[in-house]
Amino acid sequence: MDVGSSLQNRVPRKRRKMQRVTMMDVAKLAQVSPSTVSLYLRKPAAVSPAAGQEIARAISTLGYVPNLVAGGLAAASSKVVSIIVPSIRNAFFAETVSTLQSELAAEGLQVILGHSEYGEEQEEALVRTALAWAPAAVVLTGLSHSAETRKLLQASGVPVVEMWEIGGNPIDMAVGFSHPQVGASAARHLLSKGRRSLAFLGARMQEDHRAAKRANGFAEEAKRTGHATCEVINHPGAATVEAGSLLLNRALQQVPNLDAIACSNDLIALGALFECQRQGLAVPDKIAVAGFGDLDFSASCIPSLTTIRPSGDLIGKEVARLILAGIHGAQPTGPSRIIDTGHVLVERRST
Amino acid sequence: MDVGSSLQNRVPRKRRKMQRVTMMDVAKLAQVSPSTVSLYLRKPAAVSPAAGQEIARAISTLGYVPNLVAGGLAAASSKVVSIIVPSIRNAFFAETVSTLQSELAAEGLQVILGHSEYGEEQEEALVRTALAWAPAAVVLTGLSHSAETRKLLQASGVPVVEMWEIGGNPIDMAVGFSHPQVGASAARHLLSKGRRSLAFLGARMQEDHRAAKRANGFAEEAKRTGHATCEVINHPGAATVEAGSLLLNRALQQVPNLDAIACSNDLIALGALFECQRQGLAVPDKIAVAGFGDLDFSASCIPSLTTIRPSGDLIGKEVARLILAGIHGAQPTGPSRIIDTGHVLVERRST
DNA sequence: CCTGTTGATCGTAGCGCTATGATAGTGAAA
DNA sequence: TTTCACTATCATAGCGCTACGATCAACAGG
Repeated sequence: MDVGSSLQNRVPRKRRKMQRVTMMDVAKLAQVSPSTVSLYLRKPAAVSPAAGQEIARAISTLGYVPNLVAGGLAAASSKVVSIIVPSIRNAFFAETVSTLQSELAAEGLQVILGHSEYGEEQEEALVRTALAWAPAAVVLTGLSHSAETRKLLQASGVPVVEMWEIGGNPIDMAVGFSHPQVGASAARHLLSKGRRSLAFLGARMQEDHRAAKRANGFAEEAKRTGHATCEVINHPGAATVEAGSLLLNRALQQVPNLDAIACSNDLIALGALFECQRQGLAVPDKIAVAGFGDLDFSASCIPSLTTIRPSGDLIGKEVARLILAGIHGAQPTGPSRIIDTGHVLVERRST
Repeated sequence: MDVGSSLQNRVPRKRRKMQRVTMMDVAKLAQVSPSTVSLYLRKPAAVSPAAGQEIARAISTLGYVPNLVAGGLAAASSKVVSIIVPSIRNAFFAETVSTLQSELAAEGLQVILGHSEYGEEQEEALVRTALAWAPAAVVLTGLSHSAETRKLLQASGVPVVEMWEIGGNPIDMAVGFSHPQVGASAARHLLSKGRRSLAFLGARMQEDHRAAKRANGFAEEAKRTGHATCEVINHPGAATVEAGSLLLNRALQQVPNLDAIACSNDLIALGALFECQRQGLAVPDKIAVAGFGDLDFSASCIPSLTTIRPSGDLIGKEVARLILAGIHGAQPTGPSRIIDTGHVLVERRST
């Protein structure tokens, strides 16, 4: 043997001997090989009923919980979907994430959540760590991303779904609606009510590209018709009720004879509504108010709010559908990779 | 070619030869061993500056992204924290999850999100899959869980934080406030304003134990003082503005001379406020309205809403602090494992 | 010159599972 | 009988990384 450094004697230095129940334990108890247990867990139909019963019994008596980390490593793709939204505090995204989570959980997929806070660098960092999980899919919000983000995702080969916006060039798949069209719908509605001095009230539009696109669509449609004026007013902070009050006041200052406003968010519209009430401006007689989002309170406030419903639920469902279809083999190509969930204008008392 | 069983020739059947960049590739390029790269990634200070620079250069030229799945398997604990809330659509939890996610992300931890929808069985299933990820910690909402859930968590040895409620017996750690005390605060406030015919309007209290506890605290405080009546009214559906309108009407029917209401949620309070306005009931002259949550609109509505602020932000921060302290070694024991974030009554115009 | 100490680096055995063939076992077709 | 096709089961090589202990170089103290 080896003289000199005589300590070659390999002590099998065991690491923390976790007493975790493994698939091996289940296999032993069920008198089958680990492979069969694994197979049973993945495709129960592929093992004989007898063996299946034994395995099921063993699993329950041992209280076995499969280790998804190990599974993910071996399978080179883990059962997680990474979702990146600007902010979960935003009711729009909360709705979509909620639906998406439920749909994916039903298929055994976990959701990893990240917030970009409307920052492309933050988003890039999130995408980077997301990819470190070898996820089954990555879901992003909107179509605007840093070049590096696009590169990372494309190179990874992971399915990508961009949601809440269509009308651009998606990395892979997209589910959403056209924001300029939403703006245009709002403008057409207000014009159809005979309004001519319009303002669009938005928040954080320097970062929130989708809100900015709604504003553009609104302004362009207003101008296209020729005989209306339109001012776009931005609040640099978040879209809140408070911001709505401030924005309404600024609109009243800047736009003579203001007779209609459209807001990038129902919260802003609600703030505007309150401010009108405070100032004794009759809605809709003096000023018509339209919102976006159809949030919880929009049908119940006074007056009830005309708004545009983007159906965050539907977006969540469709995103889930695309992801699951991809996992189950059927890879759609062509236009079916872009889904337009549309928008609905809900006319109520405020216009 | 293969005659008979002459094919014993062990072809090293390689699996999908993923061309993923691995730590090995980085090590080769940087002329160090994989161990050193791993060490550098985990504790940069432990490798020499020269080697560190080489490694950093190699990482960036190769565009290496560490595989967290492999890391999690090897380390027997992954860098994820599983958070289970009743619903992310609820602004309270959205706020906490948002803060928590940001705090944890800053330390390289990912957040896996699950929704129990106020169901104990659902929660149990979520906990089960959560544990399958060998998470660094599990965060639950409230102190009420199935016996099996408690058992699973206790057996796993994973740090557990229960949030948004204290006053019971936590599995491990808890961050939140006392809901009965919130109810009592609201009652005392209304009583101090001379109100004597009270009602508590809540939603989904058969499932939302915390709302039910606020209701109890309110009713008991009201009765304790002797000279006030109190009715608790429940809406079986979700807490929405719409529900607030319905509940107010039921309260008006059931409680003669109703002069004050407390709501389990600001959305309900807002609905009640709107309904009062519709019916021409002056707030606070005829009816005082108090809410819970201090949501976005509460300071801006008409009249501005007296409410109780639970500070979901603070809860998120404290939960993050506990988790990070646990990871960084310092295991607090005793009372420091239960943190009371308190509540603040914000008096405004509605009472 | 030896010993001990310290700091940096390395070699390698797993972590628990899945994917890939291989291997038995069965019956039908030739 | 032999051959082939098909099913059920198994053995085992990784997946990419971390943790453990070993190793090595440099240097101080005796």
